[in-house]
Amino acid sequence: MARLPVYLRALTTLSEAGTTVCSSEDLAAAAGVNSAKLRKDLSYLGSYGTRGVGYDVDYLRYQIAREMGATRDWPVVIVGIGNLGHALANYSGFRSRGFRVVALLDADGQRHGEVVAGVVVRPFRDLRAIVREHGVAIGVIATPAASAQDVADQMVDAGITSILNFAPTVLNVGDHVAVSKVDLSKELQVLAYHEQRKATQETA
Amino acid sequence: MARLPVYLRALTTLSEAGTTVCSSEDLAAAAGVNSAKLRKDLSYLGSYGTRGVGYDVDYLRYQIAREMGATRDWPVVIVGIGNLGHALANYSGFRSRGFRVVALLDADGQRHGEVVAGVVVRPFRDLRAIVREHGVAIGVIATPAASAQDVADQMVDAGITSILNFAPTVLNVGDHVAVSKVDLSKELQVLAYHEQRKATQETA
DNA sequence: TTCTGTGAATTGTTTCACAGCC
DNA sequence: GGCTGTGAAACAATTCACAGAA
Repeated sequence: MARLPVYLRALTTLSEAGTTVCSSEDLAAAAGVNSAKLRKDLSYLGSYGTRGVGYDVDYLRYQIAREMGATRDWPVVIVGIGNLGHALANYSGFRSRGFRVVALLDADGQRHGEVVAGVVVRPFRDLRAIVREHGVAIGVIATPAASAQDVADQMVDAGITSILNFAPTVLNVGDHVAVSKVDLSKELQVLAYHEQRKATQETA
Repeated sequence: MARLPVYLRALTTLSEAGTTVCSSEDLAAAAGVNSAKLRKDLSYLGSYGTRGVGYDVDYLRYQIAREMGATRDWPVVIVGIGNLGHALANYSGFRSRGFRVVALLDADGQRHGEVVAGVVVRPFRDLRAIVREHGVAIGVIATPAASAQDVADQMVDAGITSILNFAPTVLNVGDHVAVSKVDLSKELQVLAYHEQRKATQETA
């Protein structure tokens, strides 16, 4: 379920604030959802709350983390070390959530040897060896759109089964490969769409 | 509708490839959706296709762009010029989709005066003046979680009505303000979740 | 009494399937 | 004949509302 990460983050915030027990109402407010939805979501994982009391913050946090696979460490490779690749390599949210960047790859020889966030940039052709060595299952694509499909093909070929794509293209991969797409400007366009609607409605 | 930006991008790709007319099937494939869904989505905008023929690529592209407010220029401010702020300021996808970064703001005096992507970094307290001067309606938050709510409050106060939030917090704002949230690690966590499920199902 | 867990009702979205136009 | 536009059907998500445990 796509909301589990949100709940996990909300629980971490509550825990850091010293809260040990919370109601579905409290947690829902912290996560920005409706409390009934939260309870239904959590009920799919099992019965981790206590009626009349609420949820034990740390216990629930552990259960969600386990369900999500966040209790183990996931090695990740990032391909394409431009502006975005730099930002991703430096992004502390990955490390703190159990993702370890084991390699930065770029096809451009100019970048090889550069050290970003303590990791050296290596040639893209090393992909297969790195995947094998570290048992990498997840790859991140931060290249321009033109190279994204090729990178994806080679990732799949090297044995990667989950891809996070930041390039503005639809990737074609086999059914056994999971692809998530993050489009930095899409969200901005949706906001502009709403602004536009506001503007045209005022005029009407 | 959240899929319009995707259609717009697919149409641009088709147009650049020299395609002048396409069927709903073609466009759906390029956008990565089902053709019936695409037709239903487009029918909400009006009847821009021709039965038995298909859609005129450039004409449809213009109509979608108009509906989305992408035919005009949107001035945008980015607050928080860390790694992510740098990447966003340099991101060419904003400019090419009608967004113009009119100011980069940071509370940290160390960064003031630094030039990123041709724009100078200014103090956060200049926000109000900049919003007024350029008629900014959309703000981007790329600060740490701790300062995000404060930045959002001041944005709203300065007259901004749409916020794109990259900080890992739920923002509380009035109903008249639209907030979109992009969480870089959430998608990665969802992928890890799927990997986790694959792994546990194999064991079972 | 409080607050979870969950059937039932509601609301929204996606897909089907075909009438109607080119 | 081919393809759009769109009711109707199927499906999925959300919310309501309350029984039942602590």
